[in-house]
Amino acid sequence: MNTENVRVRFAPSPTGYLHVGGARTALFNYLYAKATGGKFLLRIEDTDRTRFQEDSLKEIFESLRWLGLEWDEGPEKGGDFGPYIQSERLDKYNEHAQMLLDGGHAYKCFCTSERLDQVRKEKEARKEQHGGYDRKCRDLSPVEVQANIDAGMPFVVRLKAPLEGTIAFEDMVRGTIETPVNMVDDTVLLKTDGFPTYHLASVIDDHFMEITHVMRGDEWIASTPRHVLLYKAFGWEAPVFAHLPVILSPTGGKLSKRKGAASVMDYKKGGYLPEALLNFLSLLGWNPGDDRELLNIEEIIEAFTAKKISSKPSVFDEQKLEWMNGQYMENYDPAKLAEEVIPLWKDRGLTVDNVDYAIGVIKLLQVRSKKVTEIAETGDFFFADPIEYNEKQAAKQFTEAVKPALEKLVADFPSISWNKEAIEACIEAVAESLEMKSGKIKPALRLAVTGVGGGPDLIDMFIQLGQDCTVRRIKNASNTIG
RNA sequence: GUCCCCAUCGUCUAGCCUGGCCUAGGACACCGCCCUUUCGAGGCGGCGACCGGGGUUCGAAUCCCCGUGGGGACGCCA
Repeated sequence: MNTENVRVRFAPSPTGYLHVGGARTALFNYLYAKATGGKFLLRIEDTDRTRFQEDSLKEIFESLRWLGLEWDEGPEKGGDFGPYIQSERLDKYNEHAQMLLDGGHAYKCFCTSERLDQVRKEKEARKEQHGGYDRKCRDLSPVEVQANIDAGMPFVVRLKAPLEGTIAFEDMVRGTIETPVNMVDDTVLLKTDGFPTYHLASVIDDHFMEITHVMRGDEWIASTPRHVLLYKAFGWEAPVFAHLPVILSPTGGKLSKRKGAASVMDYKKGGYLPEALLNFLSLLGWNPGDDRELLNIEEIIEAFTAKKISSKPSVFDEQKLEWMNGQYMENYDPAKLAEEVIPLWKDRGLTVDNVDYAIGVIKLLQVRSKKVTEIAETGDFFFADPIEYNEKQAAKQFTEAVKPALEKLVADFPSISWNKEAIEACIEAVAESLEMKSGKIKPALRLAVTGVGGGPDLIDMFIQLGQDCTVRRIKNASNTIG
C-alpha cells in the first residue's frame, strides 16, 4: 500500500479508562501501520496534572493488549524515539517554546485565568462571534514584559496566530479542509506550571518521533490549523492528517459512560471476546470493500486501506456486537473459554474441580451462547442436581403417562454402554414397549436432568453428565410424579 | 452565536470520486415459514432507505447551489 516508512501513534491521556471510541482510534492506527509495514507507537499525553489518574495507565495498557493491539514502540516497550511519556520530555517543550518566542511566533501572556473568565463571559453576554483570547498581551513591549517578569508575574506562552488569511490542510478521509484564520486564536502553548498544552507537545513529539500520519478523533479538526501553524513556525513538514468520525451512542450524542458501558474492560466483563469487539470496531467507519463482515485481524489488515474510512459518525449498535460475539463464540477454543467461565461458575457457588469436564460443558453451551457470561449463567445444572423443576414444565411433562417410561429407563440405563447410539436405541425401545412416542418422553427427560426447559441436545447432555448422574436424576424426577 | 464536519433501510453499510449496469445490494434487529424433544444455531422468505428544494444533464443516490437536520470546536483539557 505504502512504500515509505509509515509511523503512526495512539496518544491517549491517562485520565481514566480506555473507552471504545479510543480503542477504535488505536485500532485504525494499528491497522494502518500493519497494512503498510510501518510502526505503531504508543505515547502517553500526561501534560494535565490535574486530571491525571494513577490507575489509568495500567488500564489503558491492559485494554490495548487484551484487544491484541500491541505497540512497537512506547512505554514498557522502549524504542529509539523515547521517552514516550510527555511528562518526561518537558525540556524539549520548553526549549522549543523559547525558539518560538525568539522567532516572533509566540509571546508571553500575563493575563490571569480570572481575567480570561471575565473576558469570556462578557463575550458570551454580547453574543459575540466566537470565544478566544482577546490578545491583550500580544503587543506588550519588551520593557513591559521584562517588568512583569521582574514583578514575579506568572505567564503562559501563546501562539502568535496570523490575523488574516486562511489555513488549509489535506485530510486523508475528508479531502481539503479550509478554515478562515480568524477562527484560530492565540492558543496557549506553555502553561504557567511549565507544562505544554496538547498543541505544542503533540506537534513537537510527532515531529521528533517521525510520525508520518496522524489519525485521531475528528474533535481535533478545529485545532488542526493551529498545528499547521506550529509546523510552519518550526519549519517542519507536517504529517498527513486523518480525522476519524466519532462513535455515537444509540440514544444520540457521543458515546460515554452515562450512555451504556463504554470502557473496553466493561465489554470484557460483559462477556465479549476481544476478537469480536475488535472485528466490530473495525467495521465502525470502515469496510473491507466487499460484503464480508466476519474478519479476523489478518484479514482486516490485508483489506485495510485509508480510502475506505468513512467520514460520517456511526452509532455503536450493541445488538450487532452481540450477534458478532455469538459468531465468534461458536468456534472459540473451549479451553480458552474455560479460563473465563470457570471463575464465573465458582462465583455462583458451584463446585468446579474438573477442568476437562468443564470444557466438555463449554463445548455444549458455547454454540448457543452469545456471550461468555451466558455460558456461566446457563450451565448450573451440569454441576449440581436440580433441586426443583420449572413448575409450568413439570405440570406439562411429568405426567402419569411418562412415569412408567422414566422408571423403565432407570432400570435399563445402568446396563447399556454409554454412547449416543445405545442411549438413543434404549429410549426408542422403552418408548416402543410402552406404545409411546419417544417425542413424548424426551421433554420429560430433559426436564428431569436440567430442571429447566431449554439447553443442548438431550443425549449429549446425558453423556456429559455421565451414566450414574443421569440415572439418578431421572429417578429423582420419577419419584416426584404421582 | 461563529467556524468546521457530516447526511442511503430503525442500526452498521455498499454504491457517490470516474453520472446510465440501482425497479438501490449486504448485515444486525424485527416478522413469517422450514428444521428440531427444548432453547439457540442454521436454511428460506418478508418488512424497510437515497433529508427537502432548486439547478446541470438525454439521464442524478451519484455533480453544483440553497435550505433543514445532526455532530464537533470555540479552555493555562486532551
